[in-house]
Amino acid sequence: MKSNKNNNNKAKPTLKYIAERLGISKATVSNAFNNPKQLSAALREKIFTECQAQGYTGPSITARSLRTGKTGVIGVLLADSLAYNFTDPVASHFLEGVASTLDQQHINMLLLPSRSDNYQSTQVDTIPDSFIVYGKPKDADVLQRISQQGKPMVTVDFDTELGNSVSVNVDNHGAAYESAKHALSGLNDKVIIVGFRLLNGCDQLRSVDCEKLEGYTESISRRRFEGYQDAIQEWGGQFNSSDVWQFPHPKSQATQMTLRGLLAHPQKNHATVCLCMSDKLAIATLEAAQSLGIKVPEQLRIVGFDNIPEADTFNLTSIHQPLTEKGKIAAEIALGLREFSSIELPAPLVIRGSTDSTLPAPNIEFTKTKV
Amino acid sequence: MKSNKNNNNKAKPTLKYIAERLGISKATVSNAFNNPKQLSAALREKIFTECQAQGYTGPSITARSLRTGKTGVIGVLLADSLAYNFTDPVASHFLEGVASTLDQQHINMLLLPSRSDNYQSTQVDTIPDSFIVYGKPKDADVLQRISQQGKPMVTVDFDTELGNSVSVNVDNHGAAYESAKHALSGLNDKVIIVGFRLLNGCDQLRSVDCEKLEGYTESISRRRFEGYQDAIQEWGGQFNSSDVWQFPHPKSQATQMTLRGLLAHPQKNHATVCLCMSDKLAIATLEAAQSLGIKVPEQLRIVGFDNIPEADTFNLTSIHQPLTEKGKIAAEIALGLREFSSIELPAPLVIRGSTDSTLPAPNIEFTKTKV
DNA sequence: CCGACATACTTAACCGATTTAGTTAAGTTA
DNA sequence: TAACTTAACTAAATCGGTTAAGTATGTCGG
Repeated sequence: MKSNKNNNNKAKPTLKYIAERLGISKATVSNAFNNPKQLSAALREKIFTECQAQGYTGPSITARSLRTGKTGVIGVLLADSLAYNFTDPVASHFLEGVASTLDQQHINMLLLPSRSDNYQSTQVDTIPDSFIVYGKPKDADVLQRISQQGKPMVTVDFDTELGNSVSVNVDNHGAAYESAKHALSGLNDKVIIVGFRLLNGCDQLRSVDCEKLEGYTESISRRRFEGYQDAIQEWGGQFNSSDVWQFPHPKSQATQMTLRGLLAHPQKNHATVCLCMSDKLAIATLEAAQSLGIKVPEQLRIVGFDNIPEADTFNLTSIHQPLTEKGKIAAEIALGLREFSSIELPAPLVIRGSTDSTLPAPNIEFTKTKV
Repeated sequence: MKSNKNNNNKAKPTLKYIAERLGISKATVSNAFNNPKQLSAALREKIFTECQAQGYTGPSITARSLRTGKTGVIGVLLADSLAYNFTDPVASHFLEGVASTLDQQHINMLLLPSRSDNYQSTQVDTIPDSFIVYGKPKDADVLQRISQQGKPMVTVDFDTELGNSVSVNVDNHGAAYESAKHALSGLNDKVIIVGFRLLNGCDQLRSVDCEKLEGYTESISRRRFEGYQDAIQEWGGQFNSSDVWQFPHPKSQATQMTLRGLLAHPQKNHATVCLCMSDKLAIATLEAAQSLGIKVPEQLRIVGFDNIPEADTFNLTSIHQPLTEKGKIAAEIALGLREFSSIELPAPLVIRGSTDSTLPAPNIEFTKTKV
């Protein structure tokens, strides 16, 4: 039972073996698989029949890769763990888009979650023919290494100066600006900003001094923040630098309690605006508001970002990101199916009840009756 | 911007190139990476320095694979989607065990979720050197195809007659028997069985006629069921064939309502036993019981299976499966680090408050105060 | 001083395909 | 019929490594 060799003593069939059995050249067998037009239909049929009979399942992937210099694999570099990317709706819709394009092209996807890699395992990132980098990696070296390989790289949601790379973005700045302008219009009270990962290398629940922009990450959060900021400046209302917060986990108890603390203020019946950098955060904010009995949108307007399905369910004003399309486009660029140049997708504002009292009111059904 | 060729005109360095620059043979450079003992430390150092200088990151994976016939990749065939395996605690603990062994050995993991593959994409399953098959695939052909490649295969939670494969199991039958025996002791009333995937090719919420065993899947569910059945027969109490149910989704509303319906009976103050094939189902059952005001364990004894962390949290009697260890062992066998023979791990019963009133009572904190 | 034996490298065959530059036979055109 | 085209297939170089077998050099006990 210990043997892990082939049971039958017959060696694993190769293209050469098939060719010999049929008394033809290797090239023709190869063409049967890759260039059907190069040989007669009859012979091709005969070759396939023989392959079937000999249990030959097609050209060896490694041998082909060595010869062609292509592996048929695309690397998708993730900014977080695998688990996160499968759980988070924003990430998973993006990946779904990527996957759909790859499926069509019979390209395989190698998921590379970010972690501290040593020299050895670094080798896996030499496999792909091209890369999609979804979100700016904390470890900047990894981009450097990939770039050195000279393979095409498509960065999503951020830009880099590295060679041979282009980016796919939505207009984070403009969209944030529009959403803030909309939410602030007609009011003159306080606004708070609820974000994530604003600071470089510090992913803790805390308020962020918005004056020190240089400490901010060069990422979507930064761009969204600046969009909000521009709108706030035009508006001219009350806003102080301590009213920007970052939350590492939108669903944690700490986040919820902090949000309640921040919202306790509008009890004084002042209208207030909360600009959230993701729908998940917006939902948490809505939950906090409801638990305090604050009426949305009358006493508090909330806008989200991403327009995930729950934004519609809960009647939340948000910015629509074409997530699946973003994934498709990124894959198409990486595969050379589309021009290799950066692209910025539109991200329209979707107005719902959380900012407009003429629309159905936002509501989270509390799961008291949870079954 | 359209070029996706290497920016610098210098070709990508190869092992041969490094050797030539240093005026030594390819074999020596190769040995520097793979057989350090074959050359002097000084030369090895010199080689690495040159590699660094030329931007050579090590031997090409494809070329090495072609020559050695090994890819350094292990295939993990999943019975469900990727998302499921990352979410479900049982599956993710198992995978964690697999991953930890692979990390140590610098082996990469290729996750192969089950889906209907056509001839083209089938090719990816020719990459791995060996396979771990976690749970019986619905599509039996895939096992056939892998087996034909003559590569070692380790099946987990089920057995197969196919060549060159061994299995890793826990004693599902024995463990189920023990848990049932324990739960039934001293009682003489009704017992129900709450399971999953009992029927072949029919994964719907329904009661299952336990007399037609031939329609059952040849899997853990079947073995657990037979263990329960043996204990029930020895016990001799009331049990009729309509009291076996299968639930596709432990957390769905339909599951919860059905469970409530099944439990409505003990309102008559008869003690009853519920044998659940997973902790998730046991938790759902406990939830149903609490919502009906049924006292556990006084009026209803519940046993689970798997001993996931929540079983401890909620004081649920369960069967401990060494999940992470199972993963490690499966990987060790597949990699040849351990004897290539089938193994059955112990799965001891862990008695807690859901069957023993002298222990802390089981309780699910309702998330009314959910924040 | 000789053979035995490491030590440190080198040679060359080989892994299983792809692909460029042909060759051959049959068909077409003027 | 000579000259040219096309269809159908072949020969051989090549991709970038690994490894068994072999060679040269030095070391050392007797």
